[in-house]
Amino acid sequence: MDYSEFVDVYESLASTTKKLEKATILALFLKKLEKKGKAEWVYLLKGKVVPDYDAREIGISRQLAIKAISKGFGVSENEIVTRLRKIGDLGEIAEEFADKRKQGVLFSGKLKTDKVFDNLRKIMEIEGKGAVDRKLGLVSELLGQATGKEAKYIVRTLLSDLRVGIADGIIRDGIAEAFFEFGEESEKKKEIIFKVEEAYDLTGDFAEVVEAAAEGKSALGKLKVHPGRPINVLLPVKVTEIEEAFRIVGKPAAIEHKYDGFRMIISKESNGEVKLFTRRLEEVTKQFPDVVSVVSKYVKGDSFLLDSEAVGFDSETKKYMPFQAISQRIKRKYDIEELAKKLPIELNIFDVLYLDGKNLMPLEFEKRRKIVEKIVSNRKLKIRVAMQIVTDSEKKAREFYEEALKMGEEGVMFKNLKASYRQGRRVGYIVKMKPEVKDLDLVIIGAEYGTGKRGGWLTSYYVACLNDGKYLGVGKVSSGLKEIESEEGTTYAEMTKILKPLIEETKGQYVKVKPSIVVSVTYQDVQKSPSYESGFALRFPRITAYRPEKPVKEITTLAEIKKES
DNA sequence: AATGACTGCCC
DNA sequence: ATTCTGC
DNA sequence: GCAGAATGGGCAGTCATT
Repeated sequence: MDYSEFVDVYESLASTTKKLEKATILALFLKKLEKKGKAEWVYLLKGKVVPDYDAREIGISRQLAIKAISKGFGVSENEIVTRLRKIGDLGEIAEEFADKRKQGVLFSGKLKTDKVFDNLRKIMEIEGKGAVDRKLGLVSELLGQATGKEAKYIVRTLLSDLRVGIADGIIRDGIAEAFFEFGEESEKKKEIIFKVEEAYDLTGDFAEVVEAAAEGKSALGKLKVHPGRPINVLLPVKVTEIEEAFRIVGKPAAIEHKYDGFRMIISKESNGEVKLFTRRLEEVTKQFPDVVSVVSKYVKGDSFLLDSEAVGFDSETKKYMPFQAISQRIKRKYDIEELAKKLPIELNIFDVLYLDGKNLMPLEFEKRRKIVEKIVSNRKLKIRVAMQIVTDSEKKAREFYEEALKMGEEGVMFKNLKASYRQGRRVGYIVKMKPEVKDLDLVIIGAEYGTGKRGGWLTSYYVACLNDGKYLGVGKVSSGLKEIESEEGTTYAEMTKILKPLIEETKGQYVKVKPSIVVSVTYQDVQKSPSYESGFALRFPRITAYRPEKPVKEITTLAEIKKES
């Protein structure tokens, strides 16, 4: 198949914002892929070449893509960076340069999807000395044979950023529409979409789902969890009020502490092998030998899948440590045992999805919880069933919340007692609630140009506090302003207009600006920072207001920030 | 051998 | 992680 | 209410450069 066929699909997906239209476009194309025996190419529709659970990576992102474009089209990196400031899309830049190329240079013969897919897969295998050059070689080979539009999507695929407005949900709908008939019947449609979703949840692999769906309903229904392969996890929605939390999950609800650790999916196969995965399905078994042995010892069951939060603590003081500390262990390949001793893990198990050959996900949460309590033996600072209350009282909920905060937890999670486990979806079965923090007033000292739909605007702002008449950086903030003009709030376009006359220096995507624009910034925590002059940075910063009336000399001081850390 | 640029992935 | 936006 | 896109700090690993 010509790669241009993929490009046509990408372009038509991008040309509409309507989800139903996108699903129909996908449906037609998926049928074609399946007929050709190329179900695997469904990954390309997500801007990838392997399924999510596959740990291999391409290892090319913005900087190396700039080099690849430069090499592929013989233009200077500087020229590319300049264009990037204006249009914010390396894919489109590659397209421009490909189109400008003299006609005779174009490879005679069409670029095949096989070639694109294979080269990208090959890139994932390259490592060692000279790896970067060899990777770039494979990319520029592709770009050399590509038309403008093809180059655009090759580059976007490299960046895993297709930006055509599809992700798992719409691919799921596309598969349903491609291989099943449901006409105008919305109930039937819902049922089939649910079946496809279930199949994807269990396998984590759209190629497998496409093949099964093509065979029919019964093949789809036969797909199962692959032992030792992780599955997508249920995600929470966010609220700020207890009343709202209850409204979403119903009464009574289960309420649990929200720990400042990281999500860990635990799998045990019937051969006794324990494997650990993160929320994004990366395997971390090697990184946490301590967890493997705790799970083997203190969880009953021949085979299972558990959902948990791993929290780090200091082995000497026994005090819980913030996420920043535990994150040292997640990607570690060396000195694993030392770190395991210094920064051990306490596992908080809060759900079970699979046990001894049985899929428990359709079961009600309160029943799954009972099973967790049955199979997990609590061991102090090693493993425990997540602390929980069940209540319909707002007063009790508030007390539990306050208590969690007092203990240094991030907040609480509200859970619908009757809900099944819907993987990978942010549906209203789980709600998280965290406290709001007082805003800081900070001055903008620099900015960066945005990409994609924010292309051409200055959309990230370096902000600083005041110390002895000097401005010290405390981080970068981007969320919070509006993309579209409306009654309320400042837009990125307006902020860009305000900042442009203040630019003192431009370097790549970065501009230095005269410190005079003040914004209010909220955040979750102040943390120690190795990368900002103030020595501190904000965790989860976002802008709450542009403060034109605020004098620069009255912004938040370093001393005030220190107090919050 | 040390440092820095870059990437990917936790939150 | 948070936020904004379109369906 | 949900999904998709664009963005934050900071960590370890890899590779290139000094």
